Amino acid sequence: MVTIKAIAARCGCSPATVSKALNGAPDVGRDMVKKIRSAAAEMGYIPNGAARALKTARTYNLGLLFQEFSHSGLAHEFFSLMLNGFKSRAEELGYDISFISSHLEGRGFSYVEHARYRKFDGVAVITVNYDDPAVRELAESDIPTVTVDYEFPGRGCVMSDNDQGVADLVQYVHSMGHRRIAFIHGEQTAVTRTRLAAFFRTCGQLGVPVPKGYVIEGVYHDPDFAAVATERLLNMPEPPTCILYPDDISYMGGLEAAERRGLSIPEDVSAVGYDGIAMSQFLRPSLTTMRQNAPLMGARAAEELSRAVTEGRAYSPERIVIPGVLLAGETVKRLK
Amino acid sequence: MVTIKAIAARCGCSPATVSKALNGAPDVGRDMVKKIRSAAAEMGYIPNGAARALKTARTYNLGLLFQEFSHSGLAHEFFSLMLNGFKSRAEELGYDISFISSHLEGRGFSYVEHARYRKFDGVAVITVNYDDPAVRELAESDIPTVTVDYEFPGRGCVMSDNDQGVADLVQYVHSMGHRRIAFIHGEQTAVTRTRLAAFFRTCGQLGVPVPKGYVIEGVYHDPDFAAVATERLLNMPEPPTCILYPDDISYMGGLEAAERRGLSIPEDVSAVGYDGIAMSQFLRPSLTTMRQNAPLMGARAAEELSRAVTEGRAYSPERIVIPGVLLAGETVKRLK
DNA sequence: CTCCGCTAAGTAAACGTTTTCGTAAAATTA
DNA sequence: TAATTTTACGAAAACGTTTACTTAGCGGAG
Repeated sequence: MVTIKAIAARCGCSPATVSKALNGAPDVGRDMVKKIRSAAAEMGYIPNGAARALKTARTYNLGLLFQEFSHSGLAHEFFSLMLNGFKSRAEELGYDISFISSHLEGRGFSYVEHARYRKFDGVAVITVNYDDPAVRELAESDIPTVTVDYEFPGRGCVMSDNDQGVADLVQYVHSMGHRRIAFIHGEQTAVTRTRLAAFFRTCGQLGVPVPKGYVIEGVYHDPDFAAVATERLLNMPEPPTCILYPDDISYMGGLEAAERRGLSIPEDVSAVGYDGIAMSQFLRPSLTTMRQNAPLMGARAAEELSRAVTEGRAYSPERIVIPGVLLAGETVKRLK
Repeated sequence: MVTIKAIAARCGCSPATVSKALNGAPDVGRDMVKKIRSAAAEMGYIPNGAARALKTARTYNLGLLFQEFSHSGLAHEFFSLMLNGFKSRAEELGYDISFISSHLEGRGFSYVEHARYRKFDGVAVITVNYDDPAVRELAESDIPTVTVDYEFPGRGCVMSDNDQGVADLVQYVHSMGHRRIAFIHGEQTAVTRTRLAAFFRTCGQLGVPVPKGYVIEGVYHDPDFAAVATERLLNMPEPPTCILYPDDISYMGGLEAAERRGLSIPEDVSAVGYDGIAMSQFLRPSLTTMRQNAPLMGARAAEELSRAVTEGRAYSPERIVIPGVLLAGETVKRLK
């Protein structure tokens, strides 16, 4: 392996000078710099990241805690896109990204311990499970941290505008003439709570009543559950004319349930999803849904984290809210 | 930060002994080990990965070259699932994983340079673009490498059984009575070539002629292109009774095109996809397709790479082939 | 002619580990 | 008892950088 020392020998100078030349320090002569730079290039010098990290306590490596979303893991398009956005932007900013796990080298490590072991410059937490003590411990440590869709006091975060998203959806459905609107929502998480609140508030503002049984607690990304819940809604004496699903995948279960009982969407019952995954627009009828701007969320998270890292003590955390966009498909019928 | 030296001071022994005790070296006394271990735990000692890496030239860090698949990036379910499988298994085996990019700390780095800088123990290459010289350079370097869906001489690899996959699909379609089978395939890649060969071979074996124009070179994951290609096929004087699409997403474009001209699937024309993404089974009609076992592919890649890393010179590369499973949906009509 | 300040370089310590080699004491053997 | 092996530990170098501090040389100011 070619080291700084080898270059020094070749150039007849000291390792210190080589280091300085390579890092653009001001106190080394013009021609010496040139000589060293070209020698380094010729010899195929590649700095040793470990040595650098050891000495400088900077790694240019960002940790990413990417926790499984129930069963679907990384496969959920929303998370994949976010990861992609984060990765691209972080790389542009000069950082590597590594996943944080809880086992390393055999030993069982907590997330924070892992992050310290690797000396990550900062950490991004992208998960739904903010109640996990291990996650909290990480987010509340002294390591620069950015979270997505959850806010920790004094830390930066990127939020999808779930509040506005649900409000827009409800308003749209209302504007199409619907007055009996049901809401199947996902497990209790911060996101879910925000959406629920927005649902009730908007219905209230519009004067739309929310009958008992119209709001059902479900589970994200589970078409089977959505099917069951849909059954329940359609069996009511006064069934809803439109059902809001927790996400686009769940909608598929609802669709199935409706068709099983001979109803079709949107003629007999309307429906809307959430997320706006690519597939939603290829369906027939195409799905009315709220597209979350996942790539942008990831990118902004990377930027905020980079800021947290470089600004150090001077860093003042920001709460970044990313709006979604309503994709008006064909699953909501206009009622006269 | 609590170091080995601090523990040594506390335990009245030398740093060497602490290191040995913590790493389970045989030459340190029972009680000394106990004393050191508990001191380390109490003081919240966390080893310094950089120092370790510097000294031992092992990082327990695996590089992952995950190149964008055309526009869809990580968002493609097949790749996401594979990544997920790789990540999980690699973590179980005690490795961290980091993405390899081509810019780091500002400087423009090639993939190999990047891998060397980070001193990855090994590298997994998951991409489609094996013609990229930078990718080849990495795969042909002296760093332990495993590739997916492409084989480099003398290196381990994990292949999806595209040959058998296409053969199964064609045989199935044939068994349903189809004799006019068209094939829209993706861009020229190793995978595509394998699939093409399997298509021609199987048709030959079954005595199914492949008329001029029945095989169309297209593009992966582009429903619009698939729609155009479908038009072209359906406009032929003797149109196919069944169309094979390069993937499930492309199928959606074909479906659209068929419906636009008043044809329905499978009544008027049959279709099959490839990949078996989750959504394919929620569609109505549900899609007949070949499910690739992406999670397993990822996991096996991790295992093979781990083997390459730990066995060193003794490592003998394996070519691992993962079969897919045919999902017989409703998009292929039985012809009498 | 002396002193000062500047530039361009070098010296050496330090970052936190691991590991080779050495050695003193204890245990074993003859 | 003397010789030998075993056991438990320590000293110190090394991994490849960075960086604070020195220093040699040189030009210019007083």
